[in-house]
Amino acid sequence: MASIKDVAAEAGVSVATVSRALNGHPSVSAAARARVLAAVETLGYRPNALARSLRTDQTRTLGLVISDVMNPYFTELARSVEEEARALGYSVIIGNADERPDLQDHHVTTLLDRRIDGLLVSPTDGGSPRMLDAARAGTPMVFVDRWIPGVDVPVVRSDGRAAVRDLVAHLHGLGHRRLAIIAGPAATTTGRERVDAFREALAAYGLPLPDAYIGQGDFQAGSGRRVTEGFLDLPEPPEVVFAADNLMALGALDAVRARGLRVPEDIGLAAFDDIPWFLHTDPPVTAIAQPTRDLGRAAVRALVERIAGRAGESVTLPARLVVRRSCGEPPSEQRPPSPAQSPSPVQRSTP
Amino acid sequence: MASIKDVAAEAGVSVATVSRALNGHPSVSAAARARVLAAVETLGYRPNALARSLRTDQTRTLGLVISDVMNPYFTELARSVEEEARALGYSVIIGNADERPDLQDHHVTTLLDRRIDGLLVSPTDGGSPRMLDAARAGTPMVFVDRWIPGVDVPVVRSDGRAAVRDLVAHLHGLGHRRLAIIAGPAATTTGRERVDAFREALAAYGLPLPDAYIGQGDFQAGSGRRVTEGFLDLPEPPEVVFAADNLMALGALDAVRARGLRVPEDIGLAAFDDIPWFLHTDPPVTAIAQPTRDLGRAAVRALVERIAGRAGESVTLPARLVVRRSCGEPPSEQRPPSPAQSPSPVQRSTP
DNA sequence: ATCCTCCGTGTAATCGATTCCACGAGGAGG
DNA sequence: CCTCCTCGTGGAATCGATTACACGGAGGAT
Repeated sequence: MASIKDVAAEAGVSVATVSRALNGHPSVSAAARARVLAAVETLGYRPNALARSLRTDQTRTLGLVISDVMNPYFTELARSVEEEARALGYSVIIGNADERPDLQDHHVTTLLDRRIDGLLVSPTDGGSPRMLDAARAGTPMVFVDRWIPGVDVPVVRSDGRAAVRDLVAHLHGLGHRRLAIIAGPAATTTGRERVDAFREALAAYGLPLPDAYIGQGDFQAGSGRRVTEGFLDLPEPPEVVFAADNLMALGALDAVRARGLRVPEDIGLAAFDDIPWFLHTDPPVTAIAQPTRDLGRAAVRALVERIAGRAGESVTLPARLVVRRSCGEPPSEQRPPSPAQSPSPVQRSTP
Repeated sequence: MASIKDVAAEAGVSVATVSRALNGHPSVSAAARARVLAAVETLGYRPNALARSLRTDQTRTLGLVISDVMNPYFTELARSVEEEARALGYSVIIGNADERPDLQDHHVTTLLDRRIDGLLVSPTDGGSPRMLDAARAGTPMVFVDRWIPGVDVPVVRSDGRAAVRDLVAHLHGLGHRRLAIIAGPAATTTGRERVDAFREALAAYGLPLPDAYIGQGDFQAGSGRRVTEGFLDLPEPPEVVFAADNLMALGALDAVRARGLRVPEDIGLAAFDDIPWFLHTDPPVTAIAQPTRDLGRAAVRALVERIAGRAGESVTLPARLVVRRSCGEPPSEQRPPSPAQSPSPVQRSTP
């Protein structure tokens, strides 16, 4: 592969001139520039990004470590991150942690070894030591979706509290009283938060959330299935199951079907994270939608700010309830009643 | 960030000794090695991958350019590629072409600029010039899923011919005669092949494939919707629509619903590429499943062979039909009848 | 005792870029 | 005509690793 020396030789100038010509430096004569460009063309020269990065100490690359690529929510997030980064002149290297702390650590390490300019993380657990070291050492970093408390890193996420309140109002309005949740891992912020929000919303209606109605999942389909089976085995099974992510909702749907039961007649189902497929399941699933595209964009912008040495602010965007048929009763045009304050806008979707 | 010089100073040895100690070179005394390791520990030293790659001329990184991340098929492919690569000591950088030739070219270029050791591509179109140049110039390269004819690069893909025959047999057995297809872009091999296989299979039953029953799609949901609307507007609409990928099937489902029609009573639906969600749609979708994990693995192995300077062989794995309810009649235990030769094994899945 | 071999180590070249500094030519100003 | 700037350019240092080569000392063979 042709190097800058070859180009210099071909153009009859020094490597310094080639470099200057290619980087738009002003003090290069038009003649020299033209000869360089011609040489580049005939040799098919492309600058070696490794050498350039080594010298300039910047890679114009962002690392993104997500919890699970197979989860459509994260796929969409990754896509929007890459889009925004590209618009800003950055590349993105994606690491898939598969909800495994060891893999998360592996990817953080390789990304850091590559000297990426900044790191976007959706932490799987309390945080890999490598990651915390990097954060302390001043590596530009931003948390997306999930975060680690007590670490001084901007967080870009969406707040589901209002949407969860809307969901509970919707369920209560349909006459449901026994509501259960499939929780995410307690090690993740989203895992804890969604349970808390659910519990609070229930409390506003004077509804309890007994321990038996809190199933411990891990954000994967398999756990959704197992937890739901447990719910169905209860002497008094819940009327509605709320899954804290879309994969567990899928598992729940599996479990319900395997028993020959129907949604929503026999048991209702709702999910956190809305995905295109939920429109086409049987029945369409009521879900809480995050503004995923906006989250990705905001995260990249915050990170690039940090890279530029500026603050890079945390961003919290609201999630919203999308009512479909999986909790009973086809959606009507009236809004669900609310306990005290008026609910945030609810989008209704017709399948 | 600490460099090898700092480690050398801290350990009281030369950089050469540090390098040797860290790379397991035999001729380093135990004492020196211990001092180096201690220095590495106290400084939190990590080798700079850029510098190492620049010197050794290998990045231990593979590039993967896929046509569309939001397509679960490609997501799963990416996941298995990364897994196998990691097992073999390689990292993977994913580029998402979004079915756009310009984006494909962009990613190929950035990956090549980074001096990746090898490139895995699922070409969006006839092939970006940069990619063809690289192939000719000897960059180790392997095509996955789709390929470009006439380029001397191994191809790892799955053959859907037998499965498409099984599908047509299944449909014929159900009494369907008017069968339509939503084709992929003619620029892609998979786009053409699936139509050809479908036409051949129909011919075996003496069924025609009129032009009106061939809708031109682009592997995205939107096109599936548009094409299906066209089919439904026909004076004599097809009895079954076969979508050449899962996203277009989703669009088809949309279009059918929007008309207030039901699947499979009013119109049947089948798809190429099976994905977990197809089990949970209304109704579950009959699909042709590719051995995605195996494809990813085989592709990485072939590429690594090429990188090692060996041949790296092409691999073709069979796809198989998974019968569900979207074409009518709940699956029974008997196999669909076949025209001439016996069909390949058909998996039946109970929702 | 002498010579040779081998082992552990250090010095320095190298990979491909960027960039500081010096230098020569040419034009402007005195 | 001399001096001083400016402009375009080249030489060489530099980034952080790997590795060829040289070298000194220990130990074995003769």
